[in-house]
Amino acid sequence: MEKMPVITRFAPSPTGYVHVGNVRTAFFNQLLAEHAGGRFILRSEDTDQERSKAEYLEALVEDLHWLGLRWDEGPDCGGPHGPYKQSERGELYSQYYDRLLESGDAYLCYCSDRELKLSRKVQLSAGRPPRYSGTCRELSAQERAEREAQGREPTLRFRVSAGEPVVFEDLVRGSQSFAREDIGDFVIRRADGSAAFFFGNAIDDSLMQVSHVLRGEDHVANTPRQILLLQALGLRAPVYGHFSLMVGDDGAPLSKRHGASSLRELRQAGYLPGAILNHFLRLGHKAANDDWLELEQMAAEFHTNALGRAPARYDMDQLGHWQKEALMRLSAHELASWLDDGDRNRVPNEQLDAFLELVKPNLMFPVDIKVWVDVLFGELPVPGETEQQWLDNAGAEFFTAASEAASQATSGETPSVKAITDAVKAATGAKGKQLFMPLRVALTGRTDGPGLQDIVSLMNPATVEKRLKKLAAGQAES
RNA sequence: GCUCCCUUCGUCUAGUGGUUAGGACUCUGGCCUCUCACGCCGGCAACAGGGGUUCGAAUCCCCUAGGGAGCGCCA
Repeated sequence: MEKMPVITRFAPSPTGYVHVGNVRTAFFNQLLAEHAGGRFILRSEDTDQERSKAEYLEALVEDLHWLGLRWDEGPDCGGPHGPYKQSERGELYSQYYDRLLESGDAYLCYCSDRELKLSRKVQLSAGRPPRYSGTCRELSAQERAEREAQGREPTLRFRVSAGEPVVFEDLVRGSQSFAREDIGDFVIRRADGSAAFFFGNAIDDSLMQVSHVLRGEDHVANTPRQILLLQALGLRAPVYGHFSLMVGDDGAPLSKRHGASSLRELRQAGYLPGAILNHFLRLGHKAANDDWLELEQMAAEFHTNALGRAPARYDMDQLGHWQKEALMRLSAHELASWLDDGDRNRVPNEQLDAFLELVKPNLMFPVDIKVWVDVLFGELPVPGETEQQWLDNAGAEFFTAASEAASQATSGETPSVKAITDAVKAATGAKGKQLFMPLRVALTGRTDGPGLQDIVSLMNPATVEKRLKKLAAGQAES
């Protein structure tokens, strides 16, 4: 057997913002291609005219690019097997419909939606698996004409005749076998003329020379249909692999109530691409270790036999861990992009890098940085109850000593925290936490944060003095 | 209802007949320290249950329970 190049694809329907489960599918397919030095294709399955929207495809391309995914062929960048939107591939499909119709592998089906639903219901309540009953399977020319006369719009249905089970080797689940009786005839062209999933998806994979289809296990049962279809047409079928789905933290299928379920939401919440990628690599895929990996390293160690068959829970705590890892790897320049224009202007240029390095360990998301800009370069936040307690307990005498010590620094010089604490200690006898905490609260309005001296060093000396003076004796307390 | 798949700490997972069942996240104790975070060192915590097979089973077989998927003119 000649060695085929590895070509993978991601084939979403642009009916909304791309879901995290699909993002993982896209990611795995890119890794598989990259691992083998192959190609990765993006194909838009927008045959559902009602729900598919061009803006969602644009959003998907943008979000996936933001994540760091790249494809060699796609609706946004073209390629040798286009078009890459199924809505534009109708003409390509028609010859295949004709062939199937001629060979008898497909037939026109005039059953209405209502009739089919009813049939399913009847079979289900009789304890039988719902299958197409075969009403239109052997229609004579006259019977067809009668139905046409009634104005019925036919679908094209693929015929699954009795015979040997359909077997295939699944990349992650091993050998699979499906009895033909369990498959049932399925629709390949809708009444409105558009391609049904089974058809467009399978045909395009073959026409685009896709070699490996990695998808969620919800597609396992579709695979024998697609193989049968491609066989009937004499087209080459790709190798299929089905990994387990992601589930929510409660083990139930992922839905909106599990928090951020679209990539866009994750992005808007401030999660970093590397965090998401590192997390996803380990969801349903065993990684060699728990270390941070760059995209190239992930591709190097990605293997289909490392994919799991048990559902993996999507756990935000774990994502949070990778977010911290990603954050610590951010350069000062990258971190600066977390500041909006207003905040950026409040931080003096020469202090910027030092400021970012200082607050970095206390951050998780972009919104977290704003409060530190306020503390160091803006207005003091209003103290909360516990903060006020520290101030009250310390008393005016404490701050009188503190502000005097601070003002003794020559104008424009950074006040020394040690000089201030020494003075306060001498005046009030306070020590340890009782000494530092009131000072911290007075200067930052908070009980947490980076080292006091580091904070003071970045602040305007006048601000330091002002904040202390405000609490000193003789200053009217509201 | 029928078919298929799955089940190791709370979570992600290592493990393919002989391990003190390992790592990571969470939680937690300590160190560092003015505080929080970071960092470092520890701790709690699992083979779903029951039967076999075997000298020996998380690993192999069967049953039960629980979970997931499919059975669309949705993809």
